[in-house]
Amino acid sequence: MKASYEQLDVSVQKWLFKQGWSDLREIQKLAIEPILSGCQDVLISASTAAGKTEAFFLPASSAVANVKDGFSILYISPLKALINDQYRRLDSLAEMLEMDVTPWHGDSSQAKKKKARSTPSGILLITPESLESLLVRESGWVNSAFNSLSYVVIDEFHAFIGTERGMQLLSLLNRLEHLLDRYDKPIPRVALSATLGDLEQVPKSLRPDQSLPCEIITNSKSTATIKCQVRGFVEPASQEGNAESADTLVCSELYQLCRGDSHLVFANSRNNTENLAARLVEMCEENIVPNEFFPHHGSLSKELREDLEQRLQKGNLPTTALCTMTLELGIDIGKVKSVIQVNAPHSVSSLRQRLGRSGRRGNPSILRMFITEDDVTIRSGIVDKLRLELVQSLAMIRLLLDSKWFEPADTSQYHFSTLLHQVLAVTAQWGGVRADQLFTLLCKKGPFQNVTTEHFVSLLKHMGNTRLLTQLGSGELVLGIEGEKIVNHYTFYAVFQTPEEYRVVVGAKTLGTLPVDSLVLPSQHIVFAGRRWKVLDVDSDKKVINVEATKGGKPPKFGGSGMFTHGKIRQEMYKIYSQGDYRIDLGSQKVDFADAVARELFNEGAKYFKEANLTEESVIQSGKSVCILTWSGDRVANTLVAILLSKGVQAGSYAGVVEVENSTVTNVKRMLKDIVVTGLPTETELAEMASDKIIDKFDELVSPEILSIGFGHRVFDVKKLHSYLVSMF
DNA sequence: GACCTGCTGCGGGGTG
Repeated sequence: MKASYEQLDVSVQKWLFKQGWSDLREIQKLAIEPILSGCQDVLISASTAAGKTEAFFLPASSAVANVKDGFSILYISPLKALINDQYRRLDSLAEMLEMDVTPWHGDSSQAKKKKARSTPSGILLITPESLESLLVRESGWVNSAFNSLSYVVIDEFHAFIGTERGMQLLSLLNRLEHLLDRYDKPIPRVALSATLGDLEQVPKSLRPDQSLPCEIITNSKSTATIKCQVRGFVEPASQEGNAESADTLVCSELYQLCRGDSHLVFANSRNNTENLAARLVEMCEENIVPNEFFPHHGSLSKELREDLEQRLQKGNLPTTALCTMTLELGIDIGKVKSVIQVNAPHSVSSLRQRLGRSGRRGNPSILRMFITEDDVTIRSGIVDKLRLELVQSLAMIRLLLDSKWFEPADTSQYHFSTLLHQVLAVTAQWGGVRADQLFTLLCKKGPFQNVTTEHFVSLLKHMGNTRLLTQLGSGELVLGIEGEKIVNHYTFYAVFQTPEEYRVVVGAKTLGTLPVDSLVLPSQHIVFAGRRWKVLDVDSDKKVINVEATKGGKPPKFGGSGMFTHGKIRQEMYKIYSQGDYRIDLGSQKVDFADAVARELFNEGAKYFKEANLTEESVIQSGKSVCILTWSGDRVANTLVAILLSKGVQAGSYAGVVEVENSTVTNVKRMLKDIVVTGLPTETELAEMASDKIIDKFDELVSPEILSIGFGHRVFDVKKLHSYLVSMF
């Protein structure tokens, strides 16, 4: 590590020596110069456990080693848990450099905050929400405490891109640069991230106005081998006979496959996760062996989650976690033997993250997918006959392994809800502000660059009418009565929406929280934390559900609204059907990654595709209904359904297939032609007809006009539908 | 037909 090593501060070199590191990793060497230069942004993109954090902190702490007054490095994390991790990890390096490190979030100690308030110095580790509260409430102090700020570093940057929280974060950073008067000498931003879909696009997401150049650093070698298999399961049409239900087969496979080593099983929903865990725990009990199966998801208490995380990280006991995306993120749990995905995943990018959790040193990453299809009967619809879930899974694996494609972040949205939040936050921070100043700060210089002056005027006027803002005689805007109420409540600082949650309690012990959007009644049975419980009573004032242990029971309904399947996946499915082959080309060979049942299921689906002539035809009769297969993303299907509904036609969509009830192919084709001839409505017009457009936290405060614009852009895609319809005729 | 994340200031009670 000659040359690069010597550019680091002597104390940092000492620290490296003390760690016994023989050499720096590739990305760590590559990051030294661009970070030391202090005049450019840097994107460090590498997989988990590749040493990204050190790649930033070694050169950055070198550069500020002699700065004592004020914070020099601002580290921003999406998770409190990650801040606590980093605080521990930075301990010895900071000690060597005699540098302060302050963890600052809702649960961190008041004493540490108090000390940092009086003598700000070194590294500040913070969440976007806590940074927001500092700007709104103590901007004067922020101005002096950050006066010598040299770096902003954002951990898990991929978790922010294209989200409400990401827009808030970018706005916060812009407001900070504005407050510190650093527009002509911007503070370098460093983003640490898992590998991202379209790296070239990321710098624009890191600094929308591109006032600093951005260097991209990735680890080039990815020689890890991957083993992958799709297993099919068939749910029998009737419970009679000897056929075992698919769930039973899935569970016994999991039991045999997982016992004795550590694995992660992703089952998409908390509900599924709980059900699988409950059955596997019971199987251990029946066989009188120690339990190795545990659930892990966001509704479980911190204690239960941490116990499991520690058990996985220690690695001395075989442990299988039945989990949701909580174990997809950066939490340090070490690598597992294999990853099993039960049912089709929701996106290729999350499949990729999950796969990255397996692959121990010197061993391949192993991914298995368990896909269940219903036995086809006379009553089966086209979705079953085509084996759509299985083929979607095959397509996703091909895209991931063969095309190396995964969904890019969507940066085209307006985010009006978060824009409204930022208008309130800036008004509170400044006390009074002119409309043109707000527009410049948030939209022209800030991250809301898709928003026009017309949108902004509509938003502000409505905020005035609803008393969120008040205009003074001077023209300045200040918070109105309603605005004060919102800003002064502690829930103001987060920009994302959360459902109401009940605590599930047994005796004196809290098992976790359950988001309640379906009724939970006394004596009802629920599955939670991998066990079955009977509800004793529900206290709606204290938001507590008291339960006792029991056998048997029906699972609770967990809430949530869906996301969209990308059009690229549907196109890959069409390709697979058309070719009648899903295998991956490897040189002159074709690699089959399906087991016998999955292969048989695929053949059934491909046969149906061929018989129905779906290569040529995309509108077909299915019983009394007509199905339209556009082989495009869910936005296109949504658009078509909305248009049909507006014409009084009964229509719906499932898995990208639009179904028109009680009709004929001739009829539907005539309707589709009519739609093209008379012209398609705009996305906004379609949105205006939708009854419920409230998705994000502050949507209900946004003016109806721009709410429709934002909703329409998010949910519909008229242009793609148009090109599909035109291609038909 | 899904998942995840975060926030204040203050008062009361317990512990060292």
